Amino acid sequence: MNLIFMGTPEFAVPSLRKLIEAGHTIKAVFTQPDKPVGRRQIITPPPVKALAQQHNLTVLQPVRLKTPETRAELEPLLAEADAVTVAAYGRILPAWMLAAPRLGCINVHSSLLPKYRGAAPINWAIARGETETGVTIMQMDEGLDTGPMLLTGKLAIGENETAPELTARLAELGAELLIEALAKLERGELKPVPQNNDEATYAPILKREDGQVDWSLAANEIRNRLRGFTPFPGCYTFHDGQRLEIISAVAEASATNAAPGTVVEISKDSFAVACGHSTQLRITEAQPAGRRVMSARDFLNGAKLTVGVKLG
RNA sequence: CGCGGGGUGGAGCAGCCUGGUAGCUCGUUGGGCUCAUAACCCAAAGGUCGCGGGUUCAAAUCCCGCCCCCGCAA
Repeated sequence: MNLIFMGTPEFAVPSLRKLIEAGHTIKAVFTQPDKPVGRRQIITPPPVKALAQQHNLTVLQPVRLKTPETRAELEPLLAEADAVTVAAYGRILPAWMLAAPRLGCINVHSSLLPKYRGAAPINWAIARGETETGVTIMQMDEGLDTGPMLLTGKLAIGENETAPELTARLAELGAELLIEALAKLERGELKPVPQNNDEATYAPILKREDGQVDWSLAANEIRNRLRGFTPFPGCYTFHDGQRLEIISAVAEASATNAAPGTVVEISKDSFAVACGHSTQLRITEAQPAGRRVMSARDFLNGAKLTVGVKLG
């Protein structure tokens, strides 16, 4: 088929790769503009751009989509395509784009819709303690992840799985389902199923503040957030006025009734912090501000932490 | 030049302001105690104090330049 691909981060890469391998013609690849990354603010192209260039595909990085100029320039290109395939592009598409291709715009969304609509479905699924998630291939409409569903694939979330690990698995699954959906769509074998809006939940984009630990939560809830918020925004608290990033930890039951955030136990290789609901979080790896990631053992050697100190 | 913290035996830190014998908590090695131990006791090894220059009788410490690591912000 003649396709246009839109995508930006690592999650979108397998989809584009499999489309190419499947022999589809990619007329153009839309991706977000290169942006400054890291402390040095180095201008970095998105992962999708790198793959597209390796295959000598046309790369477009429009800054704005909703202007009349953009429409005049791009509408003919879109109309030539049988379908536009979208995977984590990071933009809301204007109505004229949705209507331009013969088969419309097909989105790879990394959740079991209508659950976790929005920008960070994988992170929130883990953070909320889900044991199962998946990918939904959907026909895009003007809402935010509200269009009718074409294909669904499920995946169990590992007990210790973190966001980058799950993202990689879902990206592969999504790519496979996308290829399957296109083939079936072309043959008219797919029946779009409308989403039940009453069951919809949202997964808003993650902010820095989402990473601040609320010690009144149960330890397993904090740990779920830690897994889901890796590597950004992470989970941090404060010790002695300094930010302390929690890198790895386990949840356990607690016998103490110390106030949430209180250090209740210190051992050779870890220390435990009181949480809500009679639980405690045992921290095994941490990173003080300005320092490298270190084991709790190393942290304890230098930090002189004592039982009874309050974090947060 | 976006803001800030830091580079000290193998690890994590203190010492720097108020220059003058290298400290703490661990790890390692040897010995001891013990039915036994990752526990406890004793002892030892191991450091160009990031790099270069300057000030000084004397620099980890004060001044100048450079390299590297990290947190925030974006």
